[in-house]
Amino acid sequence: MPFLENIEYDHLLEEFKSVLRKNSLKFTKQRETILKTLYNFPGHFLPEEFYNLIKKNEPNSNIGIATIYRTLNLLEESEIVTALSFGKNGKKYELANKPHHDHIICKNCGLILEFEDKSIEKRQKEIAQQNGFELTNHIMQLYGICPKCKRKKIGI
Amino acid sequence: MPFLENIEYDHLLEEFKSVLRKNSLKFTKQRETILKTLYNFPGHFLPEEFYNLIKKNEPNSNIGIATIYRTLNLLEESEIVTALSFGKNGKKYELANKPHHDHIICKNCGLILEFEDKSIEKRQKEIAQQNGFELTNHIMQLYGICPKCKRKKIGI
DNA sequence: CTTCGTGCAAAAACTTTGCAAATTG
DNA sequence: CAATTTGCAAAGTTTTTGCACGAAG
Repeated sequence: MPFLENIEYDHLLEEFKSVLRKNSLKFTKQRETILKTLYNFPGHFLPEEFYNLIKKNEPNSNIGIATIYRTLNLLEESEIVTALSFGKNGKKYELANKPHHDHIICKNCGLILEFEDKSIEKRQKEIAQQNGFELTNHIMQLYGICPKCKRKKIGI
Repeated sequence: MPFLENIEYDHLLEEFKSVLRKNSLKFTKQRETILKTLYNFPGHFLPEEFYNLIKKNEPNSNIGIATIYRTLNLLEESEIVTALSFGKNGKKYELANKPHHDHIICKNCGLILEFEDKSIEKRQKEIAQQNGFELTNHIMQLYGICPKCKRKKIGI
């Protein structure tokens, strides 16, 4: 559904531009490229993975790795992007504007899948209430071995 | 309750020694010190924080930072320790041997309650299976405001 | 006594910073 | 134009590795 996607992207872009304006920062080709890449490639990426994605998909952009780091930090501070890291790997980034979801992480290769489960969320709310807490948010990560690594029979 | 604590620690120690024996590794003063520190200081620590904790609490140990890294990696592979990291920080380590529990954390005062919920755990297992994962463990933290802080009407 | 572990220092990997030139508002 | 950003390379950080000596089984 390209129509909806464009609306979403435009919205994201506006949000980013608004952050930039508020802080007297400039909207550059590089920053746009990074935002577009975040949008076009849903998933969790290391800074270096973004760098390679961009070099491959926008060969003319000649973007530097330092700009990737600087822009991801900016986006993280602006809460447009979320950073997370598990196990052996470094910090990975993903767009933060998605509807809420949790993660399943492969302890062997670092693969991250997303899921959402209403019944768990309902139960969480109940548990919080039983303890007198007002629930604001949560973190849930399931760790295991992904199908690929199970097949490869690689120990941890 | 020192009696119970000692039983727990002895159990942990046995588990560690057993892993070492299985892999023809040696039980050293440094490895013991690190395990003891993990046990005595519950929480989540960066390698460097362990290094400083140990230097402070066992000034005679003269342990090297490389040994901290090597031992934490070993303990992680042996599943005696769990590594996780969020946000700005690097990888943090905590003991993994407790009976399983999750946390409710007050965002205002830091109070931590523990809980366990079979129905959520069952659902997690199902979700992992649906994604082809073999589930080994999980992390779940609920964040909110505790009763005391709600009464005090303190903002976050 | 043989094998493994340690500290140290060097190397590798990862991230940030300084700077002159280029771009943006 | 004035101010910010960029790529590059250099400088910081963090983590791992090689090695000779010491310790454990």
